[in-house]
Amino acid sequence: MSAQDAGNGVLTVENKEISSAVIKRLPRYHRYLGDLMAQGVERISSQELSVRMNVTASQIRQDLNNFGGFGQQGYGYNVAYLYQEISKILGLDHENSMVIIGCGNFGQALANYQNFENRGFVTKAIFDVNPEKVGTQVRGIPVLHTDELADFLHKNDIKIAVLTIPKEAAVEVTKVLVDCGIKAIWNFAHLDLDVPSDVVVENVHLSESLMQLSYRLAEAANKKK
Amino acid sequence: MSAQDAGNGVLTVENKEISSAVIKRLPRYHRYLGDLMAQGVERISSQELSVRMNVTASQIRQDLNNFGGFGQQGYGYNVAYLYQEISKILGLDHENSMVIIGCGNFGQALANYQNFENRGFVTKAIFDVNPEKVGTQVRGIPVLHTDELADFLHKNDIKIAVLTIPKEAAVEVTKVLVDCGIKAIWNFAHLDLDVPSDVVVENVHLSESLMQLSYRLAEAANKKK
DNA sequence: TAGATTGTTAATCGATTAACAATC
DNA sequence: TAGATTGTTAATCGATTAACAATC
Repeated sequence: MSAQDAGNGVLTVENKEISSAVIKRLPRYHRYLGDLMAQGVERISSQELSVRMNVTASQIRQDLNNFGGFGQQGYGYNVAYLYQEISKILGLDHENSMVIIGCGNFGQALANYQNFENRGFVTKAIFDVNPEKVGTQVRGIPVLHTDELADFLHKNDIKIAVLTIPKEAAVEVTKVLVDCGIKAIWNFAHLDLDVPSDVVVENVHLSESLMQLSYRLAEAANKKK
Repeated sequence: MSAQDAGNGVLTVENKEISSAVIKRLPRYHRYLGDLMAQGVERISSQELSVRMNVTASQIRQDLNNFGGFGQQGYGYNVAYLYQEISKILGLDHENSMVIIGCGNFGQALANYQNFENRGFVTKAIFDVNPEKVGTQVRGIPVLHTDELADFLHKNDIKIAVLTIPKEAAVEVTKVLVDCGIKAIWNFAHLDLDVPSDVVVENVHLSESLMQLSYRLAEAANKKK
């Protein structure tokens, strides 16, 4: 099948929807390749990588070939090159400006977390309705009143909105975000957002993650009996 | 196929491994059923639920029947009963005591988050190596030195350890946890933990979640062109 | 009883793994 | 060149959806 340049420097295969199973694995490849680079490893075969990552070599080659041929027969993959290409695919080659809505425990924790910035995810402002928080700063990032959200979004080029507010407030804020043209929402609120099809939502439902752990713990205990 | 009582009051189907795809969906069923209860809905058919949850009715029935027949032909499912049964399956019918290791941004945010307690996830202590934090409290939960972790685990019946420390420290702490008999780890550190097969690990890799969002945002932008 | 809806089997679809020709 | 390893097609496996008999 022919591969073509989509205009952003990333090779994408024509007319082929990438499955979400593949997308979920990309950041993990990125992480392992970053570690390999830090270790000074220059090249790696799908076989070697499969052992480290505990997946099949076949899956690695299949996954990568969704985006183009990054390897070389008889050689394997150049670690730095592959890392760079996956970075591009993941959109880490440009800044992704963010706003955080909700300056509670998680909103503050995310704002304080330096690592996102290293990957180009830069928080420009935090929004909250609490008058005691409005006007303060978190790691130099201003906390504004949620009433100013629409105005701020119109005046600034924001790519990603992070929702760390109670679910009751999330519906209303989501409407504002969509109206202001936000196309990506990182949702920590415990509800499924209703958005137009051109808006992508990535959910982080911590309590659901914890329940899965609890299930598997209980299941393992039952097996023993 | 015959269903039998595994001794914990939860009906489980014999000799059948539940797929992780099913397990991931359980907390969402639980959430929707909780919402329905709050709305005063007494019964619901798989068809009605499928519309609300945006999945197929077939999938709902298949998923539930992994654990037993909770419905009734011609009637549907009793919301309160099904909610209760799924709660049991998820291990929410008993307390799950936790320790949080790492009193940084996320450790504190998780400790401050009241909601986990409502589901039986009770944090008994937080551990950190920072002498300025040791001896303080977060929402009444004591912060102890990580050196005391093994001793604390021996003296208290802790079910779940939450890892919110940098990855460099995570390997060593994980060894201590495993040695002390911890069987469930909720891992926020950016590495894949190496644990015995009887220890379950649930990963929350926030930066990987954010990268998936970034990918999908970039992909949607490419499509438009 | 008749209608509704489950529990469950069968069919379909998609994702993973295996195999191997192409090629560096 | 010969050996290694990719890119890619084919085979397998598992998960989802459809269909319907069982039954409340």
